[in-house]
Amino acid sequence: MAIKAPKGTKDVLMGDSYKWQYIEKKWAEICAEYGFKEIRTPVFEATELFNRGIGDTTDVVQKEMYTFNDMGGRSITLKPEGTSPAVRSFIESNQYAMTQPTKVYYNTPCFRYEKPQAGRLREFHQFGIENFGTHSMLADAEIIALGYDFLRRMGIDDIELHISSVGCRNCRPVHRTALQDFLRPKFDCLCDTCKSRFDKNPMRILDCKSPQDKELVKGAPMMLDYLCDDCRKDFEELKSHLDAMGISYVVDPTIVRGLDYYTKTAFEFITNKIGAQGTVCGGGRYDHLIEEVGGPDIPGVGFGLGKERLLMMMELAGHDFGGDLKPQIFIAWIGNEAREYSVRLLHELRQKGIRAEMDTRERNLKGQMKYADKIGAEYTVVIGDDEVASGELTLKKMSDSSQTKVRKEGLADVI
RNA sequence: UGGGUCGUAGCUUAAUGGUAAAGCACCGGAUUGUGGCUCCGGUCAAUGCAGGUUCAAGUCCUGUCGAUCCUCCCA
Repeated sequence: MAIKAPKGTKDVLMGDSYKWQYIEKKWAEICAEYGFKEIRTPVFEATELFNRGIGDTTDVVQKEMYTFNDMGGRSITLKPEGTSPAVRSFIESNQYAMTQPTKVYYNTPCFRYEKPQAGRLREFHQFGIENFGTHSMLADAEIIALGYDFLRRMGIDDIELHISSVGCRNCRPVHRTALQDFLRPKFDCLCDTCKSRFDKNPMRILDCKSPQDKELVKGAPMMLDYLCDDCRKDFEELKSHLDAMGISYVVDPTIVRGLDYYTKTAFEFITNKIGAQGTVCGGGRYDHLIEEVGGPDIPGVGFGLGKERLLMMMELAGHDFGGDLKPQIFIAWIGNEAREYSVRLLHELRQKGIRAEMDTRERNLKGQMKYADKIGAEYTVVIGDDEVASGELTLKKMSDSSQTKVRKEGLADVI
């Protein structure tokens, strides 16, 4: 029996890897332009980090983490998201003692044990940025702007930015109580999942897909109407910053982050083009996460962006990824002497930085030419006894079959 | 956590319950040292796996595994 890749994982094959390289390069570029520096953190962390950071009542922590004990008896978890590890690193390296804010970006695999479907894998890949060290909405706006700009540069314009505020420690409990009071009389009519959400996360009920629940929820108190003065002021400021940059958005009170650490700003870039998993990029502010994980009382804001979903969008839009580089020259040979000569020539050209190729399957000449055509070689040269003796080579341009004579020594210059 | 769809050659797809086909790809030849186009030839499957119904199963039934999509959750 052949062994298959584990459920929910995907190989990036030769026909696609250049697309990944393309977006990774562009991602690093835009982050540098916006003043973010890369951090790389381990693929696994102490389980405790996520229990405390993401929140141990969340779905992610309760049923989606790849957790195991290592041979030293430590509980280890493959990172299910990028923010908590970035925060851990920020604290551990005492970065908060340096000039603030700290602006970082990352590019990392993440792991969640879920049922795979379109745009949802067990191992998926995220770009992300974080800004640690400021309460100002300028930071939130900057992060959203980077996401917006990046998506546009990747050729994606049919995507909506949804923004909201999930409030803070002061106003969220007030809204929560109001919402529960509103729903309590209708509790028995709610769907089963919403019943279970009533205590745990009543805000989620507002987002229920069930038609009956949608009806029941009409007129329910919305978080946005319960924001305290500070949160309201911040939300207004954020919108004004976005307006200033000409970034259009939809205020969407139903967007609710599934990770506990969010406060105030919550946003998603949403599409309906790539299946049910429409959130290509999502994030927000987390004013207490750093403290929660054992660091100082420093706020942060950031987002995660799904690379697989991004790629789906780009492919749909027919984005030009450039493609792999083709060989500049293919060296075909006839006879043993010419073979050694060709090996030498091949190596010399490569040492000069020329993309030179040669058949490694001992094909006959016709086969070698066919192969040269298949791999898209720009030029070919055939080495036989005559060429070995004279050093006079015939260079053939594959696109129009034109031929030019060239000395072996001058070959690199012609290509 | 539920639910839908689909598993035939390396790939894409055929086959009213009756001998498992074709195209692409790959290898060789026509054209002994020159690719693409054309023509000719060749290699490649016990139809995911296990049972069952039947004279006969790729086709019908049950189970199972895998893929995929939706619910859910999020990137």
